[in-house]
Amino acid sequence: MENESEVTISHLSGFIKLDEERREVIKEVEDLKCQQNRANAEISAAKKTGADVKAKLEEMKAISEKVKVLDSKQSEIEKKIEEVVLYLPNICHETTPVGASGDDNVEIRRWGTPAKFSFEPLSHADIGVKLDILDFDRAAKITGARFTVLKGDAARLERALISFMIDVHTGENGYHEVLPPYAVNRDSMRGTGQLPKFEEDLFKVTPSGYYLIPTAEVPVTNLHRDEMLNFEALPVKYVSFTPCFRAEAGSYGKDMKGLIRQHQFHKVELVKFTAPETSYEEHEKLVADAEKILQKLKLPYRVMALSTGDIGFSAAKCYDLEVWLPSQNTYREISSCSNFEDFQSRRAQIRFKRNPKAKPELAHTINGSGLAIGRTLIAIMENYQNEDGSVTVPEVLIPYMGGITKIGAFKGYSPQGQQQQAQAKETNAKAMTNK
RNA sequence: GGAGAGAUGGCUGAGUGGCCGAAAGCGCUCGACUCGAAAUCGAGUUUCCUGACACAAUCGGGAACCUGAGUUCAAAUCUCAGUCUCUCCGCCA
Repeated sequence: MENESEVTISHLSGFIKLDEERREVIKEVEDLKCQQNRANAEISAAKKTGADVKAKLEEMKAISEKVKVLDSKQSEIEKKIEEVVLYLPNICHETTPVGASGDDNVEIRRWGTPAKFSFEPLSHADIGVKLDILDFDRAAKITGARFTVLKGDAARLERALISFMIDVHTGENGYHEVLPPYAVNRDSMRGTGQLPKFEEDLFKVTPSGYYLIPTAEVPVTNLHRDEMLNFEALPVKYVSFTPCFRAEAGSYGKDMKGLIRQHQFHKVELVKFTAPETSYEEHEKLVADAEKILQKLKLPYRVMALSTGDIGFSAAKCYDLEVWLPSQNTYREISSCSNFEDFQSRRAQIRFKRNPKAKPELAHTINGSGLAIGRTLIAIMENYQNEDGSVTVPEVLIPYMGGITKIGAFKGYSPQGQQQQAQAKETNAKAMTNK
């Protein structure tokens, strides 16, 4: 944190100097261009009368040279300014708690009570392997670490969650569904703030140079990049299901087991474009919309306000929803809901006019997970697990699961009997501890 | 993958070196007419940067006709490169 703020301060002092330089150059070059424009009128008038313009042309040639030099000087300065500006984080809202790290996040509220188990609850990874519905080994074989194959009822539950969440947000919460491309260009990544600073977190696709989206926020927010929104239409509300791809650079060793931290996961995302005066109200509503999913699934959670030390680069204010995970005996992030104010809008030029004659204003953008699918799957597996190793299907999902009420073992082909292997491993482990 | 056509304001679309921020039409805003509306008539209608000003209003200057570079005293217009769109052929979920 300290290093980061030092960098920022040195950036800022340089920025002021650059800004002054830029204005000076502009004044100089525009005076010359003004002369050029006047001369243009003279020359074209003189040509009609047949007057001699040789001397004038010579004079203008010299000015033209000067203009060229100054023009390139100006664009050089502007490039430097852009570099500084693009690396500056957003300014936090006054209600964002001040702190140094995630330890300073403030709990806002809790919902639900964690269930007490009459047995030792397993982790979702253990449950998944036992039922042979989460296949980590084969995912590692076909791709690598941090990928997972979902099988049988896990795959179906994943699908059920996607449909369920979208249905709630479109049907009850008034969002409009969009399904965007999963790869975007550089301009889009810059618009929402992933680039240029977080290049190493992204998967880049060759040869196009496109980037795989780390969240639907990127394509959906950029839907209205360089656009003038209709004031009457605000707030514009979208819900979007997409896969998300994250390189997870610098997170080696963290959450290696299970589905918590993956290179590829699914997410249903909520995105809003609002007028500045209503953005905080709309932010609260968006959080409530995301919470509703957890409530319908009857999963205990808490709402955390992220401190200035933990909040993301682009956000002014951010709430995390954290769901209860029995195996970890703690709450883990399942949704992140941020108000970016005009940070993204400024980069992406997302504007609106209050009336046809009014000046354009920057919109505010807000988004949040509603929810991360993989982590919801985890929470269901862990919170709804039974002693016999099965998992009860939450009531609201039963229609989406073809009427089944319990998730059981994968009944498909499994040549090496992963389930048996897992059991063998477990008995061995027990035998070892008994000795 | 091969061949061709194109990219101009909110939209349609003219413009092939200066008099073009850009014709015309549509749309939109305001006004007249009308009891009201339609029709008609009149006026207006892009954005960004910069300067003057305490701010706003306003006024001055500059820039922008897909993007970038070049030719030229001067580029929407000419040259080169790129991006995107469309049509035809091939291939394909």
